[in-house]
Amino acid sequence: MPRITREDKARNRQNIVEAAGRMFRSQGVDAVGIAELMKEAGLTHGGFYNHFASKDDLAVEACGASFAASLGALDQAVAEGDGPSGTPLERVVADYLSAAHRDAPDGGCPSASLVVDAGRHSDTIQSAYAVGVEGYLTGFAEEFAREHQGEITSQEARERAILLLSRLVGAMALARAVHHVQPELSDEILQTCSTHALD
Amino acid sequence: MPRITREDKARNRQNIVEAAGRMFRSQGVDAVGIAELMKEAGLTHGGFYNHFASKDDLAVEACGASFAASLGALDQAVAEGDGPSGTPLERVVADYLSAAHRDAPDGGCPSASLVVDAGRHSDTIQSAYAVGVEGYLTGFAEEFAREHQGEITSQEARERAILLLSRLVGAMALARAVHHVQPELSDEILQTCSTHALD
DNA sequence: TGTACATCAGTGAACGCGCGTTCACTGATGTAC
DNA sequence: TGTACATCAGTGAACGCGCGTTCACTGATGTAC
Repeated sequence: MPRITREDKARNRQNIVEAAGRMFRSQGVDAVGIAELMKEAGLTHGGFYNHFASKDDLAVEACGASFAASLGALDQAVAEGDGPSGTPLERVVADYLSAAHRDAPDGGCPSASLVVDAGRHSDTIQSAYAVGVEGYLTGFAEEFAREHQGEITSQEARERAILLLSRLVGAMALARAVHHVQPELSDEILQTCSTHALD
Repeated sequence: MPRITREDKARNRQNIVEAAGRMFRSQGVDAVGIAELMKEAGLTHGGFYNHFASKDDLAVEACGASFAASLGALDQAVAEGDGPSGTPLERVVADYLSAAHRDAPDGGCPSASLVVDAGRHSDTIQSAYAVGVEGYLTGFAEEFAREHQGEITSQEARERAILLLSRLVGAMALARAVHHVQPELSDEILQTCSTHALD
């Protein structure tokens, strides 16, 4: 079967990164093996090192790609501006603290799903995570500044961004942690925090 | 050397649970091996199954013990009442979102350090975690009710408890996740959230 | 209280297993002419 | 454009390693008399 065209190789690499992005977010970096991951990408495990120097290397790239996709969704919400379902930040909060987001971590915000993996792995992974978090904070702060133009300083906008991200991440992490054994508590956390996240 | 007195056996068991409580909180359940854990408790790995049916079994007990110790500290803060450094909840927030707590997860709040482990392990572990979280929520809600007696309903007190715990857990998890590569950002998160956690 | 013996906590080697990583091999692609 | 050959992505077996768990063994404790 091999050798493959350059386009196929690039597509395979992208498939690996995307599979890793999904699996790392839903199961954690350590819980996903190379073989399992390559199978998900439609390949066999041996070829992994034709694309990446190590699993750690892939985790850095997958973390970056997950944040890029997630930040893209934030930018889109901001670009759509105010609408019948509220301001961009109101819509972001509602989506973030939804049962759908809780139940599908593989496509969701890496700030929440990778928050512990970041602290427990290499500095390179932690750096990729920190860059993503900073991206979220910047995006939130810009939107706070826009929504309260003239009313708040850029410093206040950043503080609100930090408060908002902390609240979203904490509520989602807790909601996921208890969901399987206490679904009502999980829902209660999401609903309560959704109502007051922008206070 | 063996066999040992009943008191010694009980002491050994307690040492294992305490070592596990510390190590699981600082490194995660999966990252700590039985051998490493038993060594920390002053024993060799083979004897582990004289005390526990499985690693999972120990994790459940260690989770419960960690929450018990942590909730005891909360009860103590409440019992001390208002003081020069503020109300019990103000003191709890200041301690929770301190650099000292961030840098010593092994003795800190399991709500934050085990939040992802709970969602990724067995239902028995998740149940122990959920019970601990409910303990925090109850403790917070009771204190909110006391501090605002007559001003808020018990439902409002519970909502505030949920908001507070989510904020504490989210801020601490984020602060730990970026601490090693972005210490200033980590400090910024703690300070900002500490100031506004009770808003 | 003293003696004989069964119990069982601790030890450390060993088990099977899955992990990340390496390697020899294959054969279609990409390239030099 | 056609031919000859080097390249290298993919394959799957194999590597060493550490994991959770099991086991035969030891010998002081706990107990029956």
